[in-house]
Amino acid sequence: MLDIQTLRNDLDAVVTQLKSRQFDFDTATFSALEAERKAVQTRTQALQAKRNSSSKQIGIAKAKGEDASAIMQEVAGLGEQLKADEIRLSEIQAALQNLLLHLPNIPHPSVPVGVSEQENIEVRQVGVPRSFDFDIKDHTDVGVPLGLDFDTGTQLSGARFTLMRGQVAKLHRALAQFMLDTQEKHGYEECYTPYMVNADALIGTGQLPKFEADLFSLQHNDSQLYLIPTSEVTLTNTVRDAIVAVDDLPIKLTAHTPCFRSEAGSYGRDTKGMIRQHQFDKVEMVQIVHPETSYAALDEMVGHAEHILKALELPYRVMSLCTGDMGFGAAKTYDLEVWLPAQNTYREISSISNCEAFQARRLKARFKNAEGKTEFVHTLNGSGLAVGRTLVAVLENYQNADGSVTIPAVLQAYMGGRTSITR
RNA sequence: GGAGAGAUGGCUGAGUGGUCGAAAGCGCCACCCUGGAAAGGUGGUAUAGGGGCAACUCUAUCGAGGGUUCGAAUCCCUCUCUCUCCGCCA
Repeated sequence: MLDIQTLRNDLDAVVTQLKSRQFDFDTATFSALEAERKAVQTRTQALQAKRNSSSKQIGIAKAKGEDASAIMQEVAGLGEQLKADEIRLSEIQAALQNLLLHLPNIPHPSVPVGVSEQENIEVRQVGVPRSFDFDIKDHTDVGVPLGLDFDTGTQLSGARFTLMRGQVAKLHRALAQFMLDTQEKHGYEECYTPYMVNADALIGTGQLPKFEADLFSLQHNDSQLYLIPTSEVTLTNTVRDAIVAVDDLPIKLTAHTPCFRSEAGSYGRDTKGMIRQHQFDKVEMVQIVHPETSYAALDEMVGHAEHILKALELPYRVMSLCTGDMGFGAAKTYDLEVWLPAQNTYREISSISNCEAFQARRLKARFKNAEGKTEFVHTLNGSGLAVGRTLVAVLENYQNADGSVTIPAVLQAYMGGRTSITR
């Protein structure tokens, strides 16, 4: 959520900045609502002040045993006008709030301007893709004989669900364990979080109200819950409605959870294999930081995610996303893209964003600054990494001519000392 | 699932219709005292929003929402959450 003061004081600048990310801000509606809000709010508060002072006088008069009927006559009829104004005011404020909740974040000045992923900028490439002296297979052809069971996944749940068996399932677990252990060493507190959350949590991190179609939801009794699309939701919402002590910052949290996404609107994309699933595991990193340090924290988190790829010796590149390709709540985002030899390209495996105060305003997540004033924290989140896609990358990059897959050295301890998986 | 109790500021906790945004204590901050500290003393110490250049001022908030009333932390209704006991259960 953007700061409404900024919108009031410098609307044109906001419009321009949002345009850079292909967002067209309906300023007429906003300005009309604001004008009416101001008029109605001023009037309402004047009436409330009148009512309060009169009521106080009635109380004083009655305490003294005097007759209060004159004052009571004065406020008679005030109630109806006040009621009407209060109702209208709350309608206006709800409409304004709803409008604000649909506005994306303003990009940081350092973000490249562009309309699509074509304009993302490569920051660096790390590692050299391996050369193969045999015909390489994609991860499905490598993985199916080893335990990737797409057919049974489909039988159980439909398209975009996968069952894993045996050594592949174990490799998947090893990856998640390794990532979680590593991020814990980077200073993140390990968390186990709910996989279902209420609407308030999703409003806090920005998935609702705008992106409900991307979520899986469930009815339980009279309440509605949603499956988390990422543990960014649960980890970041730990500070919802909180005023944290400045000494407690930064708060660094990590969790390994499944993520559930409906993938509405991606029909036909990545239909084969494990790249795009309705359910996938991810190790998430979240930082709650002082505003002055959020960009340093962003760089640090990119390093934490890169650490996993380096340890796994997977070639990757770091991309700075352009204005048109960034997510709703991000002020600046770096993507990590891992090399997939069968696709002969880099594919996203991690996304790390600084949301600045965008989520904090929705969450009411604040801290007391040095002057003792409350101020919004900055929030960051990033994958460290997406486990399923990392499995894909390992299967493809570590495949051997005989159909076996070498286990990356750092994972061997998690695999009971095995060095490869075979049929 | 059944029965009961509760939800007040950073914390503990008083407050059953009227000068209550809320006693008191703890904590925290500043100052005094001290060589320095402790103890003691004095004062300050919620959040959000509106108006104003500002000093300031107004409004809202006692779990949430509705109602009664000139006036609600207090009375009524609905909901949520927490705790205790019983049952069931991974």
